[in-house]
Amino acid sequence: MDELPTRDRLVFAAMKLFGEKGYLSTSVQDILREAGANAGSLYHFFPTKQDVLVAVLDMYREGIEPMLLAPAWEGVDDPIERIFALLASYRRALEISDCLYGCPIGSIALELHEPDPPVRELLSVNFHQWVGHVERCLIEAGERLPADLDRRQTAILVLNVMEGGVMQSRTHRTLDAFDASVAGLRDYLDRLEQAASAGRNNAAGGHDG
Amino acid sequence: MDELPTRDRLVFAAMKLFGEKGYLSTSVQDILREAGANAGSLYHFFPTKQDVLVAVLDMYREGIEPMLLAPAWEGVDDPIERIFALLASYRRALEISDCLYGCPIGSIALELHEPDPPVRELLSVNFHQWVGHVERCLIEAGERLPADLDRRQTAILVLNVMEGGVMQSRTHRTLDAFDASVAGLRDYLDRLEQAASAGRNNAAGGHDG
DNA sequence: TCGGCGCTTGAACGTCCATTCAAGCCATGC
DNA sequence: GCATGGCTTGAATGGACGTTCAAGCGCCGA
Repeated sequence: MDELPTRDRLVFAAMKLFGEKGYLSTSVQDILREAGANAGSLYHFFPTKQDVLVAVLDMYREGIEPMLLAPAWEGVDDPIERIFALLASYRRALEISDCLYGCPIGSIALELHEPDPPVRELLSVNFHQWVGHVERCLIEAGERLPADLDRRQTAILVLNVMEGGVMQSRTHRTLDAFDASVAGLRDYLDRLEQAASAGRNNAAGGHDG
Repeated sequence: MDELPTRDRLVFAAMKLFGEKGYLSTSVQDILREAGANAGSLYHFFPTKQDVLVAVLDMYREGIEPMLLAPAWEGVDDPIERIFALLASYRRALEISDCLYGCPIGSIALELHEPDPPVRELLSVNFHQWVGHVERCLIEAGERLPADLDRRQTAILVLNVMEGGVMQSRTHRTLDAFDASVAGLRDYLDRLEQAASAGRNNAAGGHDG
């Protein structure tokens, strides 16, 4: 029963608590209790509480691929379905936590109104990465989507759907809003696929304006 | 120069500060300083700080029509353009505050992970109202949109676009994400209008499946 | 003129918070 | 066997926080 090193226990404890209660509502004592450590240990590794947050955000950044995308995309090859599989993994988190646990990055982003530069930058990087992965799915969908579709713009919209769905579901304590958000996105992507398909047929028929 | 009554000054001060720095980061002292009042006065009107928040959320609930929608919709009659006019008013708030001030309801909703029932309910009501107004626009758009379109679902998506756009823009400190979100929504609604128009033409031509 | 009352004053209170620190532990290298 | 240095211990510190309260002010009806 080899315990993790103290530093890691602290970061994991903080990650859990920041996600559950938010950054401001989590005290250093909370982290220490959860990690089974003492104040001196924490301050041996981290100058301030904010540096713990930075370490947590760093871990999210590194973990997005192996911890979030890989499990969500297991057995899902279709690039468009991967987007909905990703959204489904957030739905699951909401479901098993009674609509309490959503996206920790989003919570922290809205909780800290004027975050210090290192924190803001890491939040920004995390969003960029997430959007980048969704954008790649949309690019991989190739000509199934309209050729002139701005795929980064659409990826940003997907992040909105997730974050907005989480926000509303947590507030209403029902999954309805999340499901409605995803259904709205599904309708949009369906229509994009139809338009692309129609566009290809027209092109094949030599029709132009 | 008749000052407002103390209770109102307190609520307005709290509204301003909660919007700027969030609920948890705003101290009672901050509110007192901003309102020019003393602790005893605040606690004469409100049992706790949380009751000030309740009063603020109540004021938002009452103010959504006269303070938010009316100015945003001045001179805009088209129901679909009203949706974009509403989004534009949030964009303006982001713009003049250097991407700091977004939607206070959304911030508080994510900041308080387990809000006490009265607070959660008021957040919920505020969201419902907002979605309801957008839904009414979509209903007023009538047959310009597909007959089978779920207009509440679409209204929820519009709220996502706003909240998600605000969240990303505040994090990146650029309006790009907000603009991309709105552009994505515009593309979706354009396609819905096209589909409805095509549907009407088919129906007029007596075409069926 | 006076009493009552809504409201104000601002110091004081206890709690909790992030952070510090002197002391100690223990594995390692000598 | 001993010194070194990374890590731990947990009590202490000072400040900020939400909240309380005894005292006072000033308006108004009697």
